[in-house]
Amino acid sequence: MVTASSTALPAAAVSRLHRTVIDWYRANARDLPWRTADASPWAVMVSEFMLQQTPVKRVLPAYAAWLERWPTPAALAADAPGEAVRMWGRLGYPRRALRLHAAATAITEEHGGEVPTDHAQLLALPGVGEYTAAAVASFAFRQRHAVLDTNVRRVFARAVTGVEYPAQATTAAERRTAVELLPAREETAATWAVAVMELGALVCTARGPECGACPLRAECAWQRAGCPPYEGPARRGQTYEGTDRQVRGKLLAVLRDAHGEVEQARLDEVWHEPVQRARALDGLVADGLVEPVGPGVYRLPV
DNA sequence: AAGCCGTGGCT
DNA sequence: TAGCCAAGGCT
Repeated sequence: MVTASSTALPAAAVSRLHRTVIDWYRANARDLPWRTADASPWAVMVSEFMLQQTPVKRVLPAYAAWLERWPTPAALAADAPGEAVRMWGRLGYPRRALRLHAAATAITEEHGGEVPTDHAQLLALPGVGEYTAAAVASFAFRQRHAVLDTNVRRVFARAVTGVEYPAQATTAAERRTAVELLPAREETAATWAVAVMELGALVCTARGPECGACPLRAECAWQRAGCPPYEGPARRGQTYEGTDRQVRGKLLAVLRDAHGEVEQARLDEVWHEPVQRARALDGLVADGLVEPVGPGVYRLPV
């Protein structure tokens, strides 16, 4: 049985778990471009930024186009942040484009143009949080880190804790579990990290998990408990229609497509309600996504 | 620390 | 169909 307590879990059982998941991964992993041997650390970092809350399928073409245009951090840093926002297209959460540009600038100016290998230095980069720092260190540099994303958290919630979904925010107990289950060898730990994530993405999915195809079926605590449905507090649905986010999206779409300065009147067309429209535009300016050029004239940041 | 920040595919 | 959800980060 998979358990959260390291003392209760024999080392042999943990090793068997590692082997099971890694063997499954070797047989079932998707062929993704950021996983190939020639994917640079920068390429891995670009993929991780794009994959923050955006599905793989939509990232694939954007990733290829981005790296063709900016194959190195220095290449991106030499271009205007607005170009990064434009290239980001409709991936969503465009502040990520700005942060990726800022990270490229920091890498160029403070790390000699090379993505830092040190976890703490990665974490210090704009847009790099707990997950992304561990992911880049693990995937690009084959280091030993607990990589806790939504997929891994769900796999652990089920297989280890026996509940359908993890809590809303990552807990200390989850981090403990992740660290305890980490293989000792760096190389094995790096493969384990991507393998558990892939299991969560392909089999142990949020809805309609394919437990019949799961290599952990026999040892899964959730399975053993009879797959009890989620009982926690209702997870807040993300409403979108009519929100500032929607208005921001419409405004930015106009600016992206304009390739230059845009008159206020063209922005006014995207939303009928003037107060919300102004608030959204102010927010974009405050975030650095939009630059006021003169009275009633705007553009993407230069 | 709860809420904000885009967009579109999938069931 | 309309929610639900997606390799999070920041404040």
